[in-house]
Amino acid sequence: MSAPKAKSDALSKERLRLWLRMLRVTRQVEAALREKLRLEFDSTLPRFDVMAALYRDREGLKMNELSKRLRVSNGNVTGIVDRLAEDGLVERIAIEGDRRATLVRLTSAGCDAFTVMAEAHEGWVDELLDGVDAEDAHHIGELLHRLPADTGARP
Amino acid sequence: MSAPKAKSDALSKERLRLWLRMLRVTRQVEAALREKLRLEFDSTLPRFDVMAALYRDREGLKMNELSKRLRVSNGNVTGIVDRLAEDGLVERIAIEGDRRATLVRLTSAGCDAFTVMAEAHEGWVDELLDGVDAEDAHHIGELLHRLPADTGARP
DNA sequence: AAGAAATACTTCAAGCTTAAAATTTCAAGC
DNA sequence: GCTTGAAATTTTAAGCTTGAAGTATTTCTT
Repeated sequence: MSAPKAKSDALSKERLRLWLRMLRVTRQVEAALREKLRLEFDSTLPRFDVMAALYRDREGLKMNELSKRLRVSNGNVTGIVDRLAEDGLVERIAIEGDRRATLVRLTSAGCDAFTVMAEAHEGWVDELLDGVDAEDAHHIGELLHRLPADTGARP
Repeated sequence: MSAPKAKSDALSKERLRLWLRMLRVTRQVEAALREKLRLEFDSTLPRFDVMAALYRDREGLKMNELSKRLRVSNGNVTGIVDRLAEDGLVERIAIEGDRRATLVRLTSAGCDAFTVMAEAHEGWVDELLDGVDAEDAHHIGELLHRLPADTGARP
């Protein structure tokens, strides 16, 4: 009961190393983006994520769909949408025939604000991933895509 | 003023796609690890990270060094260490000659608890990164290492 | 049509996170 | 010795996040 796995242990260690590096890089980039959003737009990453989802589905999403899209808890979205609504970037719209649900939609102010932020965001990511050429990007993407964690289920 | 970057725009988009995928994978793995830690050890990822840092420097770290090691704000570490100390997994030790600083160290209970969690953690990561062989792991690691965000400064 | 189960949300408690302000202590300069 | 500034931590306010509990409302069953 002391040498159960000989060969796979090295692989396991290698994977652990990879995971720690992925985590470090991701956190670093996330921190940089968060700071940028805060300083330049007085906003946050979660707000940006919600707005991005709503920008993609311009006609609006139910809270339900929104939290599924973002893979985040229901209660979480409630708070973020609350604050976005306070700022007039988003609006809640009653749904005909189902008084339980509400549709959330970008206001036109929210839409304008998002397009500006999105462009800046793309630029920041571009800078932060400097040194990764198209081929690398594609390659890493492919490798990541193989992970069980990347079930991109996007209904 | 409408076509400032022609070639680099495609690259920028490719990098954005890569970033979004990295983010998705990382969050997914993180969520899985968080849930495992909660269910099996009634603990959290931040607690695990702190304990891992303290396990590595068995003689202890100053709050200062701890937050630098984890790349996390000072105030943040305060709270996590508070809770770990309440549970007897960690202890604060006065430093001779500098009453401002305190050394934080794993208790022997904390050390024992960590070794158990760490082994489980490695196993979980191994499962979550299933499909990545040693070569892939090494390769992705290399590519990530090139990023500016991976300045692994580890003093 | 009444009751039960499923849906869509919100609220709540606890913990994580940051930036900024406040505390306490140490180190230098005068 | 005093003062000024730097250093180590903690506190605070605000927001993010989760899982679980609570509220309506709708839909299914019988």
